[in-house]
Amino acid sequence: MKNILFDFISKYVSLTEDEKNALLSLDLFHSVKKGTLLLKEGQNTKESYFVLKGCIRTYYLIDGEEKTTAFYTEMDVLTPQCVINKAPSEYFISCVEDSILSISNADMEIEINSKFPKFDIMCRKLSEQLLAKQQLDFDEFKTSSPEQRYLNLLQKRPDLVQRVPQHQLASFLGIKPQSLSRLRARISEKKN
Amino acid sequence: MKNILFDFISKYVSLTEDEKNALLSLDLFHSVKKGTLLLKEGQNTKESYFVLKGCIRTYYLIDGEEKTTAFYTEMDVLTPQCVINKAPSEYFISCVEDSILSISNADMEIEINSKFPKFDIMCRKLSEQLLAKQQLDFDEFKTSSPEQRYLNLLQKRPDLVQRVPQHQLASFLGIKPQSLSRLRARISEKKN
DNA sequence: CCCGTTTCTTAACTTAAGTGAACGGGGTAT
DNA sequence: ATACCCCGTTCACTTAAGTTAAGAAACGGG
Repeated sequence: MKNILFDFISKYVSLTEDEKNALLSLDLFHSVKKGTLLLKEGQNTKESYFVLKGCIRTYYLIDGEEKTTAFYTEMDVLTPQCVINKAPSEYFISCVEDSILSISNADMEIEINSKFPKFDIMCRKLSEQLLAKQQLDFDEFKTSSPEQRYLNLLQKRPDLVQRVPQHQLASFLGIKPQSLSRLRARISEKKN
Repeated sequence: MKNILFDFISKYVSLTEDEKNALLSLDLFHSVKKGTLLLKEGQNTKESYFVLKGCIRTYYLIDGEEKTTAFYTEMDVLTPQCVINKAPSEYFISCVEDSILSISNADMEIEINSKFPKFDIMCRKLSEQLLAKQQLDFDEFKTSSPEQRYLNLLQKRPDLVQRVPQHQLASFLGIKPQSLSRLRARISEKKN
């Protein structure tokens, strides 16, 4: 499990054994059961999540309806916006599958960053890269129809379509479950 | 003009006179005429843009159609994704109004950052904050209809609706110009 | 000032998504 | 085994966005 974490980090900086041990001493790894709520609307966590195995999602509760806005799977990092702006969270974070997460909190990070400046560099690279990726995702969403978005998802994250409930996928695509169902039927019509 | 820049920076770090002078010596300020293309699809710039006055936009050219994905106005920063991932740009950057921009390039930034670590701190805070903002914008877009998105825009950036051509606004909202026109008519119907 | 272009609006028609309701399969609890 | 609930699908109907076309208004250059 820890190798997944180190593999991920090595994409950004290289670590000495000392630094690796410092990380391991932090007791980061946690098993989380499917359905667990990691964060509720209105709460104010300091925790960030790195998915080693499994899947978690963020969703808003609007007019009694869950609106899923993101899925995080293996090698994805989720820093809730409430950690950054210190306001109460506007969304929920829930565990889609039984998962293993690396959970770090802001105080720990400050401590580690001051001991090992390397992590600071990694954080900066990471947030720059996430920003760029996020922007591309947003642009793609804006410039395509629900059907195109679904087809794109099939290309880019085919696993998601399999492992995630359809109604969560639907709101992730910005539509209702019935529309997703219809849209899928339409597509398989075309193929024949 | 330079006060706008310093006001902006002071939101993140405080500068000494030395640091301010170092910045000013870089010859950052440029006037740009409406319609100028700052970056074309396929090009590979190293420049970042800070809008002191005016408005610039990013757009994709898809099937011969312009799809506007973002507007940047006073106090906004635009670092093209091609600066970060070093691949050719997938979009255009164009000047919506006669504008005054602070244009910096990546090499300059590296030099300045090494002399004044303070700027490095600012960059990190900035990209973290942009990431959080971008995420909220994306979530809002996903969870609302075109009409809601237009009404939200009226609340949050009323100036944009005035100063930007309707067909650019439409694609920014993810719809066609005709639909925006109709949607506006629908709204003003409701009011009466 | 005029002409051509671009931009915005309106309209009629097509297509797709939203809505409300019903059905059936799979799982769970009693 | 039965009753229940959750989920995905389907259907009929409503509503809104896409498409095509046309005309009016605003803009810019010569």
